[in-house]
Amino acid sequence: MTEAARPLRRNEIRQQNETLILRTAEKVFAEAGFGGATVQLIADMAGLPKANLLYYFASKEDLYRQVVQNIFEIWLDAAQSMDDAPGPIEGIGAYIDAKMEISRRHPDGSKVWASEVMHGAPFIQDYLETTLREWTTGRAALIQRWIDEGKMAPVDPEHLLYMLWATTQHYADFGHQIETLNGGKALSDAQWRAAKQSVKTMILRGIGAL
Amino acid sequence: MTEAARPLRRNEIRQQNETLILRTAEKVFAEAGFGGATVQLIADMAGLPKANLLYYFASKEDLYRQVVQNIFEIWLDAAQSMDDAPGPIEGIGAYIDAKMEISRRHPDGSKVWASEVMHGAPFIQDYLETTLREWTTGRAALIQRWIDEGKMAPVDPEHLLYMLWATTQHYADFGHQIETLNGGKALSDAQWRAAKQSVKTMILRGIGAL
DNA sequence: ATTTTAGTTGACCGAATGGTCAGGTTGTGG
DNA sequence: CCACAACCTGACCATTCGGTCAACTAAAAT
Repeated sequence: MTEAARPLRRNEIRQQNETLILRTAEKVFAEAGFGGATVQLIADMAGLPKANLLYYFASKEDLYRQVVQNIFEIWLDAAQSMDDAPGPIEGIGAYIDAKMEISRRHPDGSKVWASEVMHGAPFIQDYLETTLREWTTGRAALIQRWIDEGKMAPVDPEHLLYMLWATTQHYADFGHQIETLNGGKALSDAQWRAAKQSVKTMILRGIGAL
Repeated sequence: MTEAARPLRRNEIRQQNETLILRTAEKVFAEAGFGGATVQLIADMAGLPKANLLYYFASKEDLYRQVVQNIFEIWLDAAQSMDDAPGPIEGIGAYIDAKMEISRRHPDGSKVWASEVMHGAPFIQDYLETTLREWTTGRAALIQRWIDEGKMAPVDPEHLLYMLWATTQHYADFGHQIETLNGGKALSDAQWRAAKQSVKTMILRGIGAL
């Protein structure tokens, strides 16, 4: 903290402040929603004057949009873990692992995304209609192929995807509820492992892959 | 609409306005979140002056609290469907049906509840710590009994409950996403039946009850 | 060394916010 | 018919909102 105040180079300053603001904004948006968050609060939490924040981001909406975009990219990265797997045990197993890890490491981003979709996706409707739609139909086809090859039971691929999304994201979006039911304490490492294992076992058995 | 303007009795007026406001508020809170919703907008949507709304409800927070309480009661009612069932197929099957029906009939309430929990349950933390906690431990014990009786596989009851909540509520909370992926159209009756069937089949098989 | 560009910020703005209140209207019990 | 209580609402208020701007400092290019 009390570091020798080495003079910062220009692009260092820019990048440093932008990531600081983005990280802080993610947390505030997650805690209060878009409407409930205020630029002033984000600025205070980041330790910057409001005017400085608005120097880097043109508006509250601009900042919010970038936060959502960030989490969506993380989300899409995890999605790749399902590809080039020989079958559902590896593919869906890896996908569950990846999504559970996101819920653990990026709970705020997950909440922001959930909040955005829940309120009708006013800012990212185009993402849903293009990228997400293509991804979904592609993976549904992959699952259907596994079914045709007799590697799993004939379930509706879309509802399976919904179940995967719902269950894994629940650990982030409803993390506060889970924590409360856990005696007010966040899940421990062992509990996270158990959660992953439970989810994987139930779902993989549910689709007849075990 | 153009009804003979029969003079309304006092308690009729009160009850009529209160339910109108509560229903409208539920929708607005679901669409915008607590922070994003404004008393003015709720009043406009209900066709009442803002001051009149604040005559019936002392504050925005008071109104919000009652909306949350309403959905929580509906939620608890559905929970009873799991009791006095001979085994998991009937008990959990009925619970899934009930929760899916809530997602379909009360999507706004479900969203308000989700939003509240996601933002750290600032208004209903006590519910989580008392009523919800008791309900959860009770049902976990019931599930454990079924396991001990050999009626289902030995899964962690709490994670099963989370999966039930997550999956069923997903159809309400992420209804917009599902609708978008469904070509922009809401799920039809047949699609809702198929959804229920998919969820029940996957989960009941997942816990070794089928 | 000087000009130019990027970063910083206190002061300010119009609009909107949640909430109040005084004074009105309208059912209702006596 | 009257008086009381419940219902209604336009006008108003202090505060906060997102956003602008002019003046300033500091780094980088010439």
